[in-house]
Amino acid sequence: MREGGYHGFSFREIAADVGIKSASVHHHFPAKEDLASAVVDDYTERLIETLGDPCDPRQATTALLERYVGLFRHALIDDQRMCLCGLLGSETRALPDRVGAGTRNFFRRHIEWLTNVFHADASQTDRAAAEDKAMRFVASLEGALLVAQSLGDTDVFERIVGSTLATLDTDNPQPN
Amino acid sequence: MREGGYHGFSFREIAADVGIKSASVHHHFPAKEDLASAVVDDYTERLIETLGDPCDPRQATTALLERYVGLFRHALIDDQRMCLCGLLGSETRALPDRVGAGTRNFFRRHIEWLTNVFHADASQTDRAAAEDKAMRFVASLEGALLVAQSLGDTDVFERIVGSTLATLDTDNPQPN
DNA sequence: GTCTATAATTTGATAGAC
DNA sequence: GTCTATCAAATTATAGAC
Repeated sequence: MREGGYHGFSFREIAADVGIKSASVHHHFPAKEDLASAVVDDYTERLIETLGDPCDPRQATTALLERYVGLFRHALIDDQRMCLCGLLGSETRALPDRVGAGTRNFFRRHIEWLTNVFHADASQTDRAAAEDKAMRFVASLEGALLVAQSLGDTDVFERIVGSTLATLDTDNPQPN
Repeated sequence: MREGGYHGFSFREIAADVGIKSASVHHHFPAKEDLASAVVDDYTERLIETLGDPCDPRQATTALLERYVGLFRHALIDDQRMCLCGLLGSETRALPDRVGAGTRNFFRRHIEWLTNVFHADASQTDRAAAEDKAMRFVASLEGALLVAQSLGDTDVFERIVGSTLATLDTDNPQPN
């Protein structure tokens, strides 16, 4: 799903990877929408859990943002794949309802997490402005991943991320 | 292709839209890769042609960038679809060779155009820095499109674009 | 929970008439 | 350039045995 999107994988493919038959996959996920929806929800929960508390006072803003960038860097370098919801998000109009809803939830959660990070920063008291930054940041990272993957050049990702981080103008409080 | 990606459309679907049979489509494009590759190349040429000369001294930097933003706004608002190469770029690893190459060419051309715009701006003499901005800008727009489409909220696109433009710090020379 | 078997449909693609 | 007809393979999905 992270390579070819919703229409780019099949029950037989998954079954072969797991080492069972496609009918057995259908036992766990009756329809394709069920499977994709479960994968998206699991993906979202895993990532949000990895990110941790966005308001942790022991973490500097830059450290939290670096952790966030690390998610995308990992997708590009280690997985050599797109962000699942980045790909599905671009396919929104061709997605079954629950899969589209799961993807929407992914972005809501990420924007919420980033908004909290920016809002907690000493330099940012306006929550709407923090949300603007959050939207811009997640969009930049999804875009950076997409463009770097298309160009087959991980350095493109680093250049975009570096350039973006330089625009954020956050405070850098030392951890306690 | 702009809704479901490379695996999200069929010869029969296209044939029905055009009002002919799928065998007739195969007469023009023997294989699916041929068709998709031709569409991507045509899409790229059209957009670059619409953008015009990035070094036109009669155009202010902000006017050129607004024209560029207009491409993506049109995709989101009027077409209600993703950028073709934004979607395909995220599917890179599942694409036939020539389609992947066409998508790569799309981003090379766009970065080149934007680099020229930023480099021509009075405030920017370093070409590498202009290229950094160019990569960041195209990534932000692809990401903004993707996230706004997924959230089903065009205002998200405008907020991200506004926030991004505010970080570019270009000169605003008056047209002659 | 996994299997075999299979249904019903769709897919990319070709042959050959007009 | 379009058509009918067709192929071989793949697709999602189900029924029922073990």
